[in-house]
Amino acid sequence: MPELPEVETIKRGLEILKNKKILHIFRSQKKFRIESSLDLQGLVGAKILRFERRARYLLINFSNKKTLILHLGMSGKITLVKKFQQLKHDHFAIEFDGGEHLIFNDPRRFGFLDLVVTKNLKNHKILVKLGVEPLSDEFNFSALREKIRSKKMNIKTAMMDNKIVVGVGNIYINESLFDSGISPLREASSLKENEIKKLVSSIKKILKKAINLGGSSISDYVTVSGDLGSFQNNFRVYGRVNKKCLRCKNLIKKITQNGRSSFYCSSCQK
DNA sequence: AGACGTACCTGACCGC
DNA sequence: TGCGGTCAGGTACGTC
Repeated sequence: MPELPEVETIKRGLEILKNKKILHIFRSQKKFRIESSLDLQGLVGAKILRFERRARYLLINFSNKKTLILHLGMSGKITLVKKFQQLKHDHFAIEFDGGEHLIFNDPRRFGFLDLVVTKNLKNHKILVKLGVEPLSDEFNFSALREKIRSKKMNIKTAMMDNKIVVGVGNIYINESLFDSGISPLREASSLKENEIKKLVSSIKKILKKAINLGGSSISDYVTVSGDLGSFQNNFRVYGRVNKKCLRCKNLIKKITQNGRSSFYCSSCQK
């Protein structure tokens, strides 16, 4: 799935739909992993006012005072096409005046879909639990130090916890830990001041670079126009098991932590 | 409360 | 060609 840079790229690509009116909505029979009963058809006739992103949730704000909350799960894709021909795993399509169609395709259906009254958005039970945005000023040295002060879990798992910081998924935490020279095996609470500072700046640096490159395309992910992102060409550890470390030539290791693959250099990352 | 494991689902890939 | 096993960008929920 898309991590933060991919969702941000999608959000930016959708801006051309701003102020467009919904003419028609197609919805498949299949349910997403989590889905409340929602009346998508009620959106017909409404205009898109703006797009927002919170963590990896895309928020589409409509003129009828409703907001659609979308999560792409592991394999979700949003594309814009002129003509809609339903393909396998297309779960809904929105037709706008002017002829654009927004298509949501998600083979694994780990995605999430909900439609809420905009003024209640802030209290949504999922959004209300989320931690700070990694690219905001609230994600900083003192905030992170406080969050991990008593964490016994490893630093990698801790940084993927949405209550600590949102949007940092498996690719970008692997890359950020490599960049900061910190082993994914370290107990979170053991990080020194300078290490916490370095980790915060590495995460921000890498996420920004990935956004600039349109995200990372491994297999599923494409931008709304169907293009590939290119940050995958900048991976320094992710997916590079048994290849030479780009810093010291040792071999990159792969281990499993909390059920997810971790890649690291045991010589550069202490 | 915190730390785990597990479930949700399809498809790609690998070894036999 | 086919089959079974493993893995994949995430997150909610159950259990200890």
